[in-house]
Amino acid sequence: MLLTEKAAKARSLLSAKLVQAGILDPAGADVLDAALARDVRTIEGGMPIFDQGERPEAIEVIVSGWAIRERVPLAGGRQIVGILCGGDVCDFNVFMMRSADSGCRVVGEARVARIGRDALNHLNRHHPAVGQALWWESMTATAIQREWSANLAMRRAEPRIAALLCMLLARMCLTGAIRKMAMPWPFTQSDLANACGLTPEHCNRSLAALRKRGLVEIRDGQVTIADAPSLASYAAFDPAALHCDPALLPFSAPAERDAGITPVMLTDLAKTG
Amino acid sequence: MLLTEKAAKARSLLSAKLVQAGILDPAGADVLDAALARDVRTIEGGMPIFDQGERPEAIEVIVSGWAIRERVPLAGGRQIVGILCGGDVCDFNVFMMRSADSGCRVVGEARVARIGRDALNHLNRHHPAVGQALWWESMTATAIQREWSANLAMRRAEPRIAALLCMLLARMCLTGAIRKMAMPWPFTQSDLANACGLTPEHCNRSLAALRKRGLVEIRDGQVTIADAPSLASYAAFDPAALHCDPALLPFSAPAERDAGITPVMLTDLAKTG
DNA sequence: CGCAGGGTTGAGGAACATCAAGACCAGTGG
DNA sequence: CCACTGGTCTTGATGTTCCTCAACCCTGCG
Repeated sequence: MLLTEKAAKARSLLSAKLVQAGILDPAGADVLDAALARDVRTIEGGMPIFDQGERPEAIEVIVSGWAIRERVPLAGGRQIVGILCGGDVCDFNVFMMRSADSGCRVVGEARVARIGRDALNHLNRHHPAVGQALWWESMTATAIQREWSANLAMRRAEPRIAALLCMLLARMCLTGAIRKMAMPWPFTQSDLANACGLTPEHCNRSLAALRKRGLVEIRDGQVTIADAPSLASYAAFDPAALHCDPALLPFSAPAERDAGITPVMLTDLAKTG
Repeated sequence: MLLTEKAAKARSLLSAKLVQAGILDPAGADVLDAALARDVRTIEGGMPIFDQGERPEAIEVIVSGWAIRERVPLAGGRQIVGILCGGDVCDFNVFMMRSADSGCRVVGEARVARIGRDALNHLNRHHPAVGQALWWESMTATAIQREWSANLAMRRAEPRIAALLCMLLARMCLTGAIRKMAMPWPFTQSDLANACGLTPEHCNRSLAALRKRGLVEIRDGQVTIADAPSLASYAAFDPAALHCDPALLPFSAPAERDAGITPVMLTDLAKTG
């Protein structure tokens, strides 16, 4: 029900997402999957997929598992600027032979497929639809990054964390990687805090508060969201950046449609008017 | 001195930037400029270039002036997620016939060039180098967006504002639009506050503090930066996201190179370790 | 057993938001 | 000319959010 028929075949998460979005037809998806299957390696947690400043010779795609995108600031430390899940493309800089402005690092464990530049050129020439689809994916990634920025700028700690989780849940739903309202969660609270621009302590307290509200439960390497519509409503989360049919996402409240009940908690949580 | 010879010709800011970056050769720049010159309109302050949700039929390029990129959150109001200056491309979604996840709105006054889809296709077919260059521009925009996110997540109010100004100054330098350390500044303090995720009042106080430090002065529609290296050092600003020769930017301190003086104020301003 | 890494909790202070009010200025209509 | 507006900038007082520092617990592991 969260996944339409045409994307239900056994496909890579990336091509499933692109088919789902109506960008790629099944034939193109098969071509992409063949290219993705050629060179897959397993990378353990903490290992970089590529480092900031590297000049990638291939495009890297997360087949399964998780990774973070991070920048190393001049002042030291690191800053997480994105989270990558199965079906995400790590970097599009290959196409320009450009060095990476940020690095990608596996969290937990991940399988990563690599498509070399030659294969990419071949793909672009003989299957332009696949190249187009990667364009689309690139622009979706940019839109998600803008959403990430907006989240940091306009929400306070609790709804900020909630919105980040909503976005991840939504992205996972689009690939069809999950069917119930639970995600694997290999990240530490420090990772989440860094991503949200919070201290680990405050992130911990905010998570406790979210748990007390009955919205989010993180335990045993899984985040479970009992009531996704409530969480989305609490965070005032808008999946528009994903450019997908809202019906594919688990955020539309059935009660809202059936009985005309208006969602609560939408206001008074914004950081600025 | 801030602009190399080959980019010094009378060109659009966009092509000047691309030539400067070594992505486009003069011949390609001429082709791009011809396309840009065909349909230029002047848009007054407050008017949208396109709205969130629109399905653009053309690519819009800022010829001169300023604009903001904004999202309308479900909770109401608006959230600025980017600032566009001369030489920036507003949206790449045309290529995919995709609706815009965020709107663009002119601030002050701007001249905006439009390249329709047909002209773009023609350009891509007959001058692939220009298409490549637009790819590059798209990826630079994404890198800048990641920097924007990192800025919001890791810096506190004062260095956050400082870093935002550094980034804008750097981008303007790359187009050759400015030669002294001053920028036109059509934005209100409320705009800046919104962009930085601050309240207008706190932004005002932080700006006063930056002025007291002798780093930034905003007056009469201009922001003047007396000592760009000091500002960059104070904000721990790293122009790496721009992928350009640091020598093109005004941030390298001469004193640092000549006398080996180490920059101060780099530490103790980070938000999180 | 000791140890390290993550999670949790508490106390105190700094950073930031909120509310309120006033100054200044351009425009505008009397 | 004036008063009157609306917008922006500015300043002050007060409260909340969040950071900082400092523990402590728990678990897995050598």
